[in-house]
Amino acid sequence: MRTAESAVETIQREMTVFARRARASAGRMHPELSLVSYTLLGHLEESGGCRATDLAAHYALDKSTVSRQVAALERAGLIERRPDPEDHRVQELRLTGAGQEILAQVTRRRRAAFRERLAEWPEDDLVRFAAYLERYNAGVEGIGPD
Amino acid sequence: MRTAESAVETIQREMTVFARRARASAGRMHPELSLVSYTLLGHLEESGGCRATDLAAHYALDKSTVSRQVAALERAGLIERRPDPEDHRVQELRLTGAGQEILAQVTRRRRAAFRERLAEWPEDDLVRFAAYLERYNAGVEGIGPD
DNA sequence: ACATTCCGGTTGCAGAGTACAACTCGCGAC
DNA sequence: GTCGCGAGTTGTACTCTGCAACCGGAATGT
Repeated sequence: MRTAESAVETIQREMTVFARRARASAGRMHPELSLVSYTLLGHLEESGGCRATDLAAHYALDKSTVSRQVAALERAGLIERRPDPEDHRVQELRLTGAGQEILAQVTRRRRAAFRERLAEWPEDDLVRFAAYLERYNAGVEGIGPD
Repeated sequence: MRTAESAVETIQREMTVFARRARASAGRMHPELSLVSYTLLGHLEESGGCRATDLAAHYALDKSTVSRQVAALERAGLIERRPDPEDHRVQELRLTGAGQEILAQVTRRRRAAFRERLAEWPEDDLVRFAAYLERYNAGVEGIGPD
């Protein structure tokens, strides 16, 4: 099936291009929040608070990396840790008000960039594209596991 | 237009997830070739040889970064430089045989991962997804300029 | 023809992100 | 109580990256 083959090829290539660009443009678009910090904050917002280990597992990062990122975010006042009264080993991480603020602001900026980029797209295409991406990322493992 | 709004939202979110995952999975899938090295080699193959400055411009990297990457790739024997007889400032970069070899090998591995991930997709969807991605990346600037 | 400016590339420096390994401390099982 | 395990931190080292300063060749203007 020639068409499917080359479509897969194209998908691979274009996803790779996008991934390679993303970090640089994130740096330019919101220097105050790296791509990783942004996704960590985002995860905290979604989950409403979780442990550092959860973040590490979820993002396939070493726990030391997460520990340092978390320390930086705390230093910046964007998150806070509260020790778990049950188990003194764990600490729950939560967004602070400032963290929610920054996150919302960066999200707005990113959203604006995406919206502009997609401005000319017919609604049908947007919906389908979104569905494809969700479906792709929902795949368990492969090019980019969680 | 509610649907389009939320579609854009989803696209932003999913593209971000993908981008964040890409590095880690690239490292796991082919430790011998970072994502950037891979795309640089890929570009050299596509273009059939180009200058370091072209790479820098194309990938929005600083020329010093490219210079170092190129040096490393040359040290590894994957590319070679040949001074331009016309202009002694420039040097054309070309894949060596070993470079083509490695590139092909990594591409095979990546392709297999993508293919597996997309195995269940109907051909129509693959084709449309590929087209959307191309269209997205073709946009001049925005979330991830070239 | 010479000076100035431009351009491709390299190098020094600094900072972020990351992993691995060794460590501390608290929890739970035996 | 001791032992192993899990959460998190810290030391170390390496890569990637950008900025700024620089070198040398090319192009341009006077």
